[in-house]
Amino acid sequence: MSSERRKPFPFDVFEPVWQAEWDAKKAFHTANPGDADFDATKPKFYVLDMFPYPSGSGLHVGHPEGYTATDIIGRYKRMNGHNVLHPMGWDAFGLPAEQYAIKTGQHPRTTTEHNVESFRGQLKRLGFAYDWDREVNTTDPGYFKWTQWIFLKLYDCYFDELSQKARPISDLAAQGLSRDDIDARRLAFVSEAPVNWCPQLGTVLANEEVVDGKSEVGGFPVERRPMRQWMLRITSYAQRLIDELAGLDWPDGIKMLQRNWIGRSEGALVDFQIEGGEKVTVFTTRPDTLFGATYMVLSPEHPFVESITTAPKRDAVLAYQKTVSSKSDMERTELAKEKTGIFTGAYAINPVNDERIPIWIADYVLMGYGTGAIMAVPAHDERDYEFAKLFSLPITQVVQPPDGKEWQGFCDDGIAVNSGFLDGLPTAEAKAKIIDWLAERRCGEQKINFKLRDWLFSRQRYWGEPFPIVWEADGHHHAIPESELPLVPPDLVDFQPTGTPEPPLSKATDWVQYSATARRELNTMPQWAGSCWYYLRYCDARNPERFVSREAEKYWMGGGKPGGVDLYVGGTEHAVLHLLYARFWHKVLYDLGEVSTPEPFQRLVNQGLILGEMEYTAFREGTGVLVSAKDVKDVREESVDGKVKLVATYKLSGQMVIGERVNEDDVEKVNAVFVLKSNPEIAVDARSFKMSKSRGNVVNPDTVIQQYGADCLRLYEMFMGPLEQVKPWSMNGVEGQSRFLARVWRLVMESDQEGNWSPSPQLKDVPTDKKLAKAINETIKKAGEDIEKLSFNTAISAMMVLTNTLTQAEVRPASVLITFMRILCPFAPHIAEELYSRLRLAFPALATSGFVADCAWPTYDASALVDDEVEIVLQVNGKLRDRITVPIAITKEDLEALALANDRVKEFIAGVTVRKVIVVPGKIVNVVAN
RNA sequence: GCUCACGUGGCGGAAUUGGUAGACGCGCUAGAUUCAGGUUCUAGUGAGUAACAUCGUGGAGGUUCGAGUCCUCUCGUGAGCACCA
Repeated sequence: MSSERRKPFPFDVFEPVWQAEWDAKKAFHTANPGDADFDATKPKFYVLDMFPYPSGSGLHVGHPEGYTATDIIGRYKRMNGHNVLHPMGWDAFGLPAEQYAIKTGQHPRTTTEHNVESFRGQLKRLGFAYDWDREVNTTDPGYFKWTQWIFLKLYDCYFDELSQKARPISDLAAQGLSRDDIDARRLAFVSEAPVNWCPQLGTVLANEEVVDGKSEVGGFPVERRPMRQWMLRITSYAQRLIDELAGLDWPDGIKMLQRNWIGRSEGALVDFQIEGGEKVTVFTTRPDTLFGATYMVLSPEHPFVESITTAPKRDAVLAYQKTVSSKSDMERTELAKEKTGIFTGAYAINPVNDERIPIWIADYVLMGYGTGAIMAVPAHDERDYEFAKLFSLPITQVVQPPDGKEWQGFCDDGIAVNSGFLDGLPTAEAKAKIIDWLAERRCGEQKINFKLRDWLFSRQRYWGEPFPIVWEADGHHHAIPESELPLVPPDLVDFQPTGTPEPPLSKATDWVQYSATARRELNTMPQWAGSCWYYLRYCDARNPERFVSREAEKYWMGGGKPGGVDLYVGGTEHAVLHLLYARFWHKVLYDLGEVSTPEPFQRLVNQGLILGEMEYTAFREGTGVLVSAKDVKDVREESVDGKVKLVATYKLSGQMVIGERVNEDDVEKVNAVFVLKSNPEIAVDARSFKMSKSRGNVVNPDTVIQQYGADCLRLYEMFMGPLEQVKPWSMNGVEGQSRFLARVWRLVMESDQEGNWSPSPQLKDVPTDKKLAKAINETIKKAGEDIEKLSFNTAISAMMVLTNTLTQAEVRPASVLITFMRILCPFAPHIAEELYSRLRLAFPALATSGFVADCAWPTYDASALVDDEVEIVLQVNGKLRDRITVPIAITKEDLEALALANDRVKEFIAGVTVRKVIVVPGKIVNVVAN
């Protein structure tokens, strides 16, 4: 008992009380159109968090960052008379649960349920104003029924190029297409193409899930192999996914990432006749350099390679193909520096000048992009240049750099030269002209190419949504009837991957057999499936009839104008994957008339990563003991730049004695940024790292809540700095917020000798004086404006200023404190509720009954903000010389006269001539004199 | 290599249209209170000086009465992409 530190205010008592109170009264229940308590006169506001994957390790401090931000906005909008939708749920299918299950033998459903339970508890302890009645869980059959239903929508439509829209597949049947042709047009289709197979994970992966030839999860090698897989035709939407980014209020960086990922490039297809053979089509973005094409390169996997290779070259070509195919994607990119390749012995004819150009194969040409073949223009492409130099191939300059510069290797745009009928044309015109020329002769056409590949949508996993598809003995697939949804995965005891591409569901022999003739699809959907549409389900989370009712969707997603979720907050890690997939699904649903807006998320904000506490490392050259040994822990020898040096981790007990910045030339560059004031020989490097278990710098939100309270954690995370910025954790900073809240508490309450709290005698029901009126009105204004700007750190700072002013006031008008609680409520809801209720007890006439969270956001009185007097800065030649206080209504002339009569100003204009006086009313007077 | 973003005290960060640089918090210093303090309160805290002067927003130029803010160049840091023809 005695060892436990006394709490500066009893958050540990009142926080759970209010949380229970909100729960019991369903304080943040949100009504839908059609509900009895729905108020149609209010505007809607849909504020969304990226729902978490309920991992076994629980919430980390990054979660409450975004969640607190949306909670503040949501509560603020609520107080401002909006119908606010602010829900939470669980993205609970996925690899980690399954892998944990394999390790422990527990069913993934059990561990998932357990983890969800603990996540929900943690979030409730943070006091977020969620409508828990709308909680969703992607692994709930009532939820994934509709994930499967949406899949069937994708299965049952095709992309109509003419209207650039998805249309029902029945259109095609009406046109008399064959069954195979129809299957080949579906947005969800089966493909036999090479896919990313990860043997360790025992599953295939989407392109987006492979980073540098390794799996994004786990970092295992990934190989390409042809397999029969389900694909989603996201490429059809490539253009719309780019175009419709324009209207979104998203960070530029994320838009750019998506644009790059989709990778649109304009160019042309050009046919080259192979001598004594067929035509090879290449894609180029620079058709204007066709005259400079001196050789051609095919990807080693190109289907023509076999037929065109001449007999003498056959062995060498086969050997090269073999080396390339044995390389993993990773090796292929890692060894990107040196070019390799081999001549096939074949020649192609350049259509523009009938020149014979040799055909090579090289692994710098990728089968997956364009046509898998290029025309090489070494004079104007860096890669082709390198290759041509290496193999002594001819280089012909066909573009003259602008501004008369010399051609040196390669160049971008310029004027065409050595190019026959293109000579003299600037690049853009040359491109247009050559495309026309090629089109006339039917050996080329304009072409827009995308990097984006179709989305590989099946996984060989147990813990995911089964496909609502069956296969007939004749090899055809078809959908199961909607009435059979949800299709629940069979209960397996052994859900280990089979180690082969055969999915684990194959082990459920009874389940697999759908009918006498048909077997079920054994693959499952990837984790992304559930997160592609969860924001829609929140609008109408318990609807058994539809994935979301039309009215609810129309209301919350705001059919018409821009529409969509009003604010979506989450980390950058989903910049391409989730955000691209969700946009794609949404557009399909929009085309099919199932939703009312073309885009799901109107405004997106990325919260910045929270790094671990700053770490200080102190060291010095040579041997010897560090002087401030008591401050330095963990001294060890380490090799820095090949030399052994003394390195020490510097962990002061809450103190940090760091001196001035030193000249970088004077210290070792590796670590030294600072020197100790007490001992200039010791350099100290301060930096923070990503939180990780191995580094031991992970901060657990539960610990913070226990020690300082949920309000304090919320406030601290918002005060750290701008929401979108990367910032280091600081336990001292948390203390600071705790002190602030304790000061707020003591504005209202005071304690006696025994530590009992009672209302402060300084609180009085008195009229507000001018000074305090100004202070409270300024806070209302600034906090409100800052919340709108998501500038929470400055809003909190405004409340601190108010607190400091109130602390100094001898008498604190109760009405001011009551207003203050309404401002504080979105940020620190528990203490605001507690103090509001205590204020109401002491001053029943001044406060309304009910939650402070249900109060209206206070309005400020603009007249209280203006002073009678204003401080004016006096400058001479732009330098501050004095400040004077003048009546607000002073004329420009009088102000100028006052300035020139000022002693300090006179001092500085003595002996020189006044040239000009600049008067900015209410701000400054600048006297220009020389 | 390419693209984007960012450089402000000992630290995290504030600064409407160009108009008092450093709000607020941490840390630090001194004093008071307390049996005690990881308590609270008061004052101070960019450098520099006895005090002024002066110098200060990565660096160098420029525009302006006036620049953290606008322009040019340059250096550094972080993130993303990386044979995409």
